[in-house]
Amino acid sequence: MTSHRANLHPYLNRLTSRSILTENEQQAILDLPGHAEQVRPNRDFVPLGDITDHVALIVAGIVGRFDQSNDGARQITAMHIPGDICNLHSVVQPLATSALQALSVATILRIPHFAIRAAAGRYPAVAEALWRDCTVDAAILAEWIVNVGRRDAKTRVAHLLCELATRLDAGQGADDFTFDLPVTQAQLAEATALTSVHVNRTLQSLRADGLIEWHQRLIRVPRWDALVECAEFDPAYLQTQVRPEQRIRIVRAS
Amino acid sequence: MTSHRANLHPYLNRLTSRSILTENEQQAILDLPGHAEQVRPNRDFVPLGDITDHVALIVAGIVGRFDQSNDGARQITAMHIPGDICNLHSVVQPLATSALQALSVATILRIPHFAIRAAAGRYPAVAEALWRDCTVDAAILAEWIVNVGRRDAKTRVAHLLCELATRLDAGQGADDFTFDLPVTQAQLAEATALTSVHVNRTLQSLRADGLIEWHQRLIRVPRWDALVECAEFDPAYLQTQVRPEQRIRIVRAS
DNA sequence: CGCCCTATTGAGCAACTTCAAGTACTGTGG
DNA sequence: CCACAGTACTTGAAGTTGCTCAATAGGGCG
Repeated sequence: MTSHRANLHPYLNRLTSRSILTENEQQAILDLPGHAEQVRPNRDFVPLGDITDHVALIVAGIVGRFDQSNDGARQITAMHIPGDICNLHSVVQPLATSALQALSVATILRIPHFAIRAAAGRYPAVAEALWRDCTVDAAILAEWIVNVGRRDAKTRVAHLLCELATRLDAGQGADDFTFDLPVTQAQLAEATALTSVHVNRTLQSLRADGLIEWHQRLIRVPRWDALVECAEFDPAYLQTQVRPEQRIRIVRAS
Repeated sequence: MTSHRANLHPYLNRLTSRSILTENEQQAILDLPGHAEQVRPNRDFVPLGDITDHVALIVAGIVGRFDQSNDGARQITAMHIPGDICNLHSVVQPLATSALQALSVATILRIPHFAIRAAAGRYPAVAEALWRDCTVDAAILAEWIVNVGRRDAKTRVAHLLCELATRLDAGQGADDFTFDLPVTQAQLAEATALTSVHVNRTLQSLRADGLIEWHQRLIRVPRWDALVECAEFDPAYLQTQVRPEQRIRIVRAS
């Protein structure tokens, strides 16, 4: 386990975008040890029911959180992108109630629980920042319930694309942009609770409306505003725009 | 704001069923101040977009967490029962991304954030226990995505009933039991992403199979095992059976 | 008694699924 | 460079679940 500052930096940025951390606390994050690993798609790298002793920080690729109903139908309940820790909750609740699987070849950094717990134990503000990060994941889960439960296929797929584009900061404010989404239509179907056949027709419909272009795994969004409108997308739940003066710190800086 | 030990005790029990807290830390929970209040159904007592300064501990009744898609279709993304704090996440993330509404007349105890933050700041293990409580809510959200996305109407409604019965500890292990669920069919529809018409027909089908009886708001489950099977219900995600030796404490007891 | 809310029933309809086949990519070995 | 295999994508036709619209019945309460 060597230093992984470069890989940890995106995660630190995510934390400090919503939480207030002192220099020492930030160092504690950057000093976390880890073990980088390539994971293949279609193989659980965290199986259901496992009691894990580490978390997975995504360095590259996209990771899905998989649940399933008894008849074998799979549902992706979360999609994680580079810079996410996809099972942060396992630090306080190690029993995996979902499996984790890469959607394409991915690189993860496995960080042992003991290291995170040591940092959180030493710096309560680090624990607080991690807790806050978990609440953002929960807000996304709630939005997915709405997506799967209430929106029709076209709106639903568009909404997922908007969410991912926003989280990836793909457009950076531009109206017309292209981003890479290494995900198959079948996986999109598992995330939206549709069939891959219907996802295919839905994407065709979005293309026919000039809302997206889809070649290989590159998605072009010619008019972001139009896609947002079609998707009924309101990014508030993603909490990406927490202004500095709105940030909270429970713990006194010592 | 007077003492609310009696109302706080159920919540303390919930925390200590999964977390290890010292005598002082437990006292800190029981000493939390609060303001009891009756809330009417069909009125948000926490509106969407609000920046809240308190949490709501449910003393009696059932509370729904409401989200909605732009066309006005409402979705209940969580149902909270007595002993739950229904917006605990607001302690670290005060912007409400969902509204809260009682499903029937309910009694809540409003606990100010400053008091919870003080307890969490003083006792890191309290913060840890609260964080852990949030992860259980998140696991339930993920299961709801599966429920709404992948299960047919009958299984879906049965699953929700199983989850609520389990969380209420309604049967206490018995095979045949009755419990009170003060919820209308229309609200059940908002939680399962069905229409109230279809929920009605689904309940009839469950009744025809002898899986439930439903009179007023009392539900009788004559054969728990049979309902569980119909619902494809596996309670693991609820984390209700965390054995003492499995409980984790990050923070050293001081 | 009358009102309002909740539950129930029926008939027609639509969105999405299922099943089945066919086409286009991508990478690999010869 | 081509042949081949495997995966991903696309298309069509028929089937089903759950929705929409609309009306009726029941129960609690002032």
